[in-house]
Amino acid sequence: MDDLTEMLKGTLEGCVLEIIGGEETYGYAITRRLNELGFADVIDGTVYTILLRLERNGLVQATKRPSEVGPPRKFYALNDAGREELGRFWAKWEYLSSRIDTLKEGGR
Amino acid sequence: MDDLTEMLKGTLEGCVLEIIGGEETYGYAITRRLNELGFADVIDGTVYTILLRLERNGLVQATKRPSEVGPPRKFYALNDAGREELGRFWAKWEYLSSRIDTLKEGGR
DNA sequence: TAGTGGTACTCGGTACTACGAGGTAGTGGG
DNA sequence: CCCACTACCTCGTAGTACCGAGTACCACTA
Repeated sequence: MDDLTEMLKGTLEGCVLEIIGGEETYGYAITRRLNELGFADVIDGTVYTILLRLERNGLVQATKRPSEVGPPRKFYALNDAGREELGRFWAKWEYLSSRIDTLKEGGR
Repeated sequence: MDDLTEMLKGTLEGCVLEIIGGEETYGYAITRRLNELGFADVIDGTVYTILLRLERNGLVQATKRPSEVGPPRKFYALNDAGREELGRFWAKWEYLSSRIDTLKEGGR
């Protein structure tokens, strides 16, 4: 697939929120998950940037826990604000994708 | 609807291409069309920057024609490169939206 | 014991895009 | 004459994903 970079703007953060909402997890695993899901070119640096932003904006709670196979992991969980933001994200996505599909179908 | 600015990045240009592909038209009318279609907060300045970019990148051909109700209009039509780019845009959109929907459905 | 590969996070800088605010101009009505 | 509507352009800003480099911990092997 071509470069999706620009199209991912504004949606990738929501995807990360959704993944965290599914289960408490950490950056490295989130990157792997995204790659599996078809976001093949998303790299770890991007994910960590998003995670720090989410933390700074008070949408997640982070907890550092030791790992048996490497350095400690920083686990993230959604808080109430994060769940609200996730809801807003999906509402925006629904809205946008319906508009785009309308346009594609001939836009009446 | 909340602010869609970030989510529009990478898709708005494709929407403009699609509109031009439907019929030869001009900036002011494209802005109105987008607003009607639900992209309510898109302003003319944004559309003009996109149109100039499309022209610079050789995806459209522009023709200035006089108007009877105001200043001359700059009409845009897709060329071959523009039609190819439009095809790539829809392919990317299909890809992205299917991935996002997969994630939303529980992401297996 | 030194090296390699996989795991895990952070930071500084870059490129691209949409937006905001302002300016220029033509037409016609009160 | 002033104002509204039409129509286009421009400069600066903010936000986001990406890139590159750095740091560090662990396990395995030569």
